[in-house]
Amino acid sequence: MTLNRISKVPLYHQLYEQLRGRILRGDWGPGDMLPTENELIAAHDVSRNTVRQALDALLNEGLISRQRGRGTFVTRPPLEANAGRIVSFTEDARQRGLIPATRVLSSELLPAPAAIAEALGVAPGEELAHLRRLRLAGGEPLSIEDTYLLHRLCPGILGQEDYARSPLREALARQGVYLVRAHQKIRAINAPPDMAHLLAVAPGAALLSIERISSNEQDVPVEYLRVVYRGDRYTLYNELRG
Amino acid sequence: MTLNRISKVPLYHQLYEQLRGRILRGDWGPGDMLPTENELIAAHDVSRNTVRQALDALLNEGLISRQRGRGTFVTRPPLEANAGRIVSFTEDARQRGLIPATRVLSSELLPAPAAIAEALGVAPGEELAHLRRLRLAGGEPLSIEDTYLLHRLCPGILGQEDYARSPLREALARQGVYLVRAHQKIRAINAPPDMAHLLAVAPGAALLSIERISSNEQDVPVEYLRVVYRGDRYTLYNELRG
DNA sequence: TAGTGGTCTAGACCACAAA
DNA sequence: TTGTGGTCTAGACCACTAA
Repeated sequence: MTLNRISKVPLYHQLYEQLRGRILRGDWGPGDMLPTENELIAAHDVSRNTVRQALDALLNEGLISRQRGRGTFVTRPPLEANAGRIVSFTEDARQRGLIPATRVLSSELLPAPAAIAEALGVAPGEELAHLRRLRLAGGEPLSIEDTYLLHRLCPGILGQEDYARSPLREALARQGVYLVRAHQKIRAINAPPDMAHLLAVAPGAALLSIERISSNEQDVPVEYLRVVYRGDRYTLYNELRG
Repeated sequence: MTLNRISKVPLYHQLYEQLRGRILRGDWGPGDMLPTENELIAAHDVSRNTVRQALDALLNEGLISRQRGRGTFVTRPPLEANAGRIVSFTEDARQRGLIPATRVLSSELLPAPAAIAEALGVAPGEELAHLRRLRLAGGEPLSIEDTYLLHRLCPGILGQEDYARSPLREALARQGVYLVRAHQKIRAINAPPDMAHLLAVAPGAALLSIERISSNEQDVPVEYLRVVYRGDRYTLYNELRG
């Protein structure tokens, strides 16, 4: 309940996690008022800046809203924790209450095609690691994922793991590659015959197509991802601000 | 160039706007280093907290990245200003370089259908203002928008304007209704015949469907919006963090 | 009027990167 | 070693809400 002042984890982050936990567990329901800033200062013996830094993070995540003169309140729908975050397929599926599974369709090194090279901002022909996976949820096909990684930043990534079982993300982290920012394009397309076959839908069925470029902490694009989801089985959630 | 200390606009916000402007104008290009915090403190004669508050906003927007020990840098692609923001159709189309146009298909008051009532968190039968519009860009149909508003929060909204010409958003603002937060669900669907006809595509063509619920400053859901876009003419942009 | 969050100051020590 | 951003403190005054 109290903060650990010896830990390397910043105080404001510990406080953020405690408050976040209590909101998500439902200790405070939607519309409830949180302790005032002064109460939090007294309860945890920290400065107001530290308290506000923790609250800023919650505000940013959409979990609370602040109203001058009134107080700080839990927002109406306790929002999906993953909105606006990069989430792995496995994590995503579990949050949706589905049992995830993966089939690796292919795995190879190849020189970057022009379009992908441009998206990643590298020279055409630069060596990429390519992984193609079919994702299933509850035993039924859900999506096809094509991942292209800058191979010089994660050498030997393909041989290291069975990516049907262990997340690619973790293997990258072990090589010191953390994907912290991404931008993506979302489209609706009609399924071409080959994809339709893999996804077990009729040719022409609507698919949600996402192209994502992810960058590491130094802001260098590392991964190009193309996913197509069955339109009848997948919905994307998203938050906006005015 | 200097900050206005008499203005009601907070110093950190003035500083944020100045820096943002210089980034978007290209004074600093992608990868360039911004002035250090100490330089900004000296240049504008403000405290470090104020500088950091301005930089936090830019970080939040994805325009800069900070690296301890190195400095603060403009991120690679100066990202779309609208990503993650609620943008009006008109604004959106203009940013994409298209000439927007609108045709009002219908405009009425009606009791809330069960599904929409639930989405808005009101009793079924509560009076809603419904506006159905066809949006065109460059003369070609692009999307169909169905807007449902809680009528008691914006009485008489339908009679006030010609919503083929003036933005609904502005009319709402004049009634003191500001939509500051929203969440949406994004799907891919096959066009049913009626929509296909309005959008001038073949029945079954892939459409991007968005359902959005927007809330005011008090976190009360005010608007339910359903838009379907032609898949071949519309791409959604989106930013994520790790 | 009392209490809330919004803004701002002027310090401090730290971890990390680069020279 | 120097300079960067990361964290933290202890104050202050303000605008707004609600009683």
